[in-house]
Amino acid sequence: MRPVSVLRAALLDWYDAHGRSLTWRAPPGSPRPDPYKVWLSEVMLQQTTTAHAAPYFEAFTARWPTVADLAAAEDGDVMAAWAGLGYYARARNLLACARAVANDHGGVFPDTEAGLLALPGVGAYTAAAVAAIAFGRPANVVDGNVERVMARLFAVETPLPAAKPELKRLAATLVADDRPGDWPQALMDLGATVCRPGAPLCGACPLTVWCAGYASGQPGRWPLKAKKADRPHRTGIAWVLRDEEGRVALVRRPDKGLLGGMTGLPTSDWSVSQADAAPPVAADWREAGAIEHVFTHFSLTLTVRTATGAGDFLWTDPDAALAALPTVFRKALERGLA
DNA sequence: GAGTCGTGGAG
DNA sequence: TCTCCAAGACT
Repeated sequence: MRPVSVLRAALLDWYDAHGRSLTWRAPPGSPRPDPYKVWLSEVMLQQTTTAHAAPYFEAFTARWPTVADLAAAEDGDVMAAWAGLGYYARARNLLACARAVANDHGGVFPDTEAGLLALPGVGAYTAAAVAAIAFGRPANVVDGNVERVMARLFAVETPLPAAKPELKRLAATLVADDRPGDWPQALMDLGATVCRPGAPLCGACPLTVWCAGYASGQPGRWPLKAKKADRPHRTGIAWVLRDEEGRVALVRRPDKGLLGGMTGLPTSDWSVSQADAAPPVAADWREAGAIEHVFTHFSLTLTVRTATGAGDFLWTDPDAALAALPTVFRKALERGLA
């Protein structure tokens, strides 16, 4: 028996005993999982924790049980249902992908990695994951977990992100034909729960006999990482305008860019220095404090001003607005309503 | 290749 | 409080 097959068997045995039961996984012993649900869960899980994505997955599959249902949905309904999950380009691409499957593929997902890769919002990771998990095709599924496991297993001295190609090549050496759907999930589960960021739990790991990082005595040293740039700070103003019936004035943001395609509050530009920008309509504006929010590449202080008035807006009841807004605007609206 | 693109939990 | 970063994709 060759070492790679022994390593694989050790990890798959561990997975059978300790793998996480996640709601979107097909129950053990059941036939192949629904490609629609596999794809939906993988998109939701991009850069997102399982705990955060899980309720969204349940809501989406209850409301849109098939890819045809999702393809037929209204854009605004899908964007509102995604509100709070972040990376809103995923929601736009999700709809585009569902409609491509419905219109160009007869309602059936492509069953090859290359076919999947051509779909909107489906990159190298997601194409490989769906091909393996939904269609049983051996694929090199590499996410942040797998990169970390490879970096430790092989003591890779190149820092991320430059190490990505090398880590992917190393992961490819472990791909084989048996249990193709379970293999990536076993690797990712190990990375999430045992070979985790920070201090790994090597006492619970089935791979220590192969692991160069473990042998070094300092497995937490990997993966090496390049220093990140500092996060700049920006400021702006958010206006909470309400009509005589108490409804809130919202605007639809442009499709591209930050929070693209989502509804939002009217705001000033978010500049480096606080600008005393002109409000969307003339009114008796009053200060209502400020909120802080942190995005991936900048942090933001948003001053909130409130008034009563009228104008050409999307007038929305406060409860509906809070449910449909991305978090930064939900915070600002809550401040304005308080 | 480097920047853009959210959010919230963990340490 | 602050840093990290999660089943990444796109330009």
